[in-house]
Amino acid sequence: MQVTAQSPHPVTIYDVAKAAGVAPSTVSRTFARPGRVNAETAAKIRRAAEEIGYRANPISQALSAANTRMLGLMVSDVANPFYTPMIRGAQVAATDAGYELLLADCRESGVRERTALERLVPVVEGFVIGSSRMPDAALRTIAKQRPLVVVNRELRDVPSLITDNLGGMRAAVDHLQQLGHTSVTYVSGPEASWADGVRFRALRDYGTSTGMHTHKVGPYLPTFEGGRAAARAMLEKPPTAVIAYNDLMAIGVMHGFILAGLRIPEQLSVIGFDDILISRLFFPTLTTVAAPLRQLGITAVNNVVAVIKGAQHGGGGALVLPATLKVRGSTGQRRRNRVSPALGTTMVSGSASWPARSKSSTAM
Amino acid sequence: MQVTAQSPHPVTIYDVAKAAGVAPSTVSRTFARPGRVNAETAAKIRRAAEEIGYRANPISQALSAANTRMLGLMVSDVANPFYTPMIRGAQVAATDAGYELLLADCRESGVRERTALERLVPVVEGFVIGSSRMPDAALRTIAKQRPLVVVNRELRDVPSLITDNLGGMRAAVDHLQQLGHTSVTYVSGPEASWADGVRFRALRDYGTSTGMHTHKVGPYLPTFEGGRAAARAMLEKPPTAVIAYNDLMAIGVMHGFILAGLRIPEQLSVIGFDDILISRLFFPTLTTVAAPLRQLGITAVNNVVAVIKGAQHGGGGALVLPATLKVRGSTGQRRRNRVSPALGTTMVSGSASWPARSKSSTAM
DNA sequence: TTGAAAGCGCTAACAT
DNA sequence: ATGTTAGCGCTTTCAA
Repeated sequence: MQVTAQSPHPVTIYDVAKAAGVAPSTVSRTFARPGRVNAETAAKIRRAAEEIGYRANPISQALSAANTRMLGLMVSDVANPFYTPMIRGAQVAATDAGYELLLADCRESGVRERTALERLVPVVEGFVIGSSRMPDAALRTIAKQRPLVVVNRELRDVPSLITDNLGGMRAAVDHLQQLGHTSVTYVSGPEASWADGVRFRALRDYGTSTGMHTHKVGPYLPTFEGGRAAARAMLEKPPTAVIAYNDLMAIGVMHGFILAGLRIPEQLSVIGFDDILISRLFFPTLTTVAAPLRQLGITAVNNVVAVIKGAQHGGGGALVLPATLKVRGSTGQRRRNRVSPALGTTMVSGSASWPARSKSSTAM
Repeated sequence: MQVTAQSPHPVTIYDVAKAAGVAPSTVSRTFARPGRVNAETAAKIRRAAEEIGYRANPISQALSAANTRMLGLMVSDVANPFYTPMIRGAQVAATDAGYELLLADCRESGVRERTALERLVPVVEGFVIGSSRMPDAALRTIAKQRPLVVVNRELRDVPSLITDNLGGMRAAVDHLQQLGHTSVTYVSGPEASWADGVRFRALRDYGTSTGMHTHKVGPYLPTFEGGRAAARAMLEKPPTAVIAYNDLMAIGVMHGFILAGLRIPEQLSVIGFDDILISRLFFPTLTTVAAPLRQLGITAVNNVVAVIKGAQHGGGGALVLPATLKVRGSTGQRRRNRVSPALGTTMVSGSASWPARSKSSTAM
């Protein structure tokens, strides 16, 4: 490991201009917009620049070039697989629009989110904020400075993109009721999450109107570990049905209960939100309210780009993308007679399986 | 979805000055040199700033003061869990040093990596490049513009940070030989990956000197899907031992072979590289050459910061962090008599398991 | 203590 | 094709 000496370069386009006997702007053009300058002149300038050791000062470039061709995407946790397709979608859309996408990760902290945003805002032309952990007012402030689209949050006067939490939750409750369930426990995620509040209220309200008893535990971290913690807390008196804030937590809940000897879906039905990739890889496969994650990223970016280009249409609430219930293996008929918690034994063809003692972390 | 009527405009010291009824320079002083301004005036200015949402523009500050307090981290794929701990480590180190970490993802493309880097150069004070897909010369160009640390690549005259691929590979080969293996197939990753070349050559050379027959297949994408593709290609004549470029591919290889009815480790031993989280969650658990991923991120950031602050020490090659072989469930004694490929049946207590027909993608 | 004004190095109209 | 002239947002003399 070594370092080359780095002395500051006091050599500017003015020095080069003088040395080459041209105007500073011509020097600038030579490097910034080749082709707009006579080949001979350019060669002369390059030679002079080379000779006196000219290097463009990027800071200055950035300051004057109002268009940085960069977009920012703030997520609350890059390691959360929920974001993976959304990031991909956003990247592709950004690239297509000729923008670079800068990723920032606030690690579930509203404070970090804010400082990061403040540093980043002047640098990018527009912003997409994943699942903000900041208060509405702070978001509005950002929106005043730069084109902004918020995802998973409805914010008046700021372009917002959400999924149909209400419809999704209703579909989940309907599904459980069809299976004979009469009560359900909601495992809640971060308090600062807008979606968490919306989902719980949707459940409570719809439960009330359909005769489904609802409970709530939490908040827990929106991670695999958070789900396991929730399972641990519920173990004393296990519910018969659980809806978790997101898939990661749902999988954690399943994991926790399975380790304790409960059988899913025989003794406990579990539903998640988002439909992240591993929901299909885990066994039992997870019933979940699927969100168009990739589309969320694409749409969000397309919208900031539109705003940057001057688009604007007043009125209207958030743009709502549809959510659909994917019924898989983690939900089943409610059993009246509770089976005594025995260790389940499963035959698996193919044979890959999760070891019962596996450790895990938020990085899943 | 809606857009604010007034196109967003970044608020500057001039806006604050107007709002507070003072001169711009006083506003500047208030933030840049507190104490040189009347306490009351300062309070008034801060209040006004708060109200209209003023934030200093790091670029402009940098033009005078030469620091944006931002660092760039380039990765080849944010969705690759290899990067997760490294990103975390880098973030923490950056925060500790008072820097903001900007993440960029080139999605395995050297071209995208280059454009992204070029756009980013004006904005950040230094760079860490994860596993570059660019040629050495391009990296050197970047290094000339900004302090740079490359990870997973040895680049003369540029601070480099690598893990002990050679030692790790040797440990892997020794392990296989102790288990009676006499030949091994290397499943290679991206051609543009420096580590891939180093790992294969280490295997080939050490194999030659220890009497281990070595083969190579690939290149494949360094993803779960890539590993499955490799398995498909090897299915005709399955090897008895496989070393994959990384864990994700190793898991994909296992997955592919297990689906085809092979038993691991009875019929096939598999070794990966990196020791990402899911290596411990998958069954069979993966034997792998572990890298200190988080430490990689921390060290890299600490080093760019040091360089930014003027540190420099000539000579010396890359800084090598140790790699250690973690022996787990995917490697076992070589069986002389090939068992006929029957569907394995596994008893799993606890009962979570991977379904045989699970779909998957690169996003793992 | 505060204001006016001159840059930092570069880019981008506009004019020639 | 090239030169002239304003800025970009901030810091920093230099006066007042």
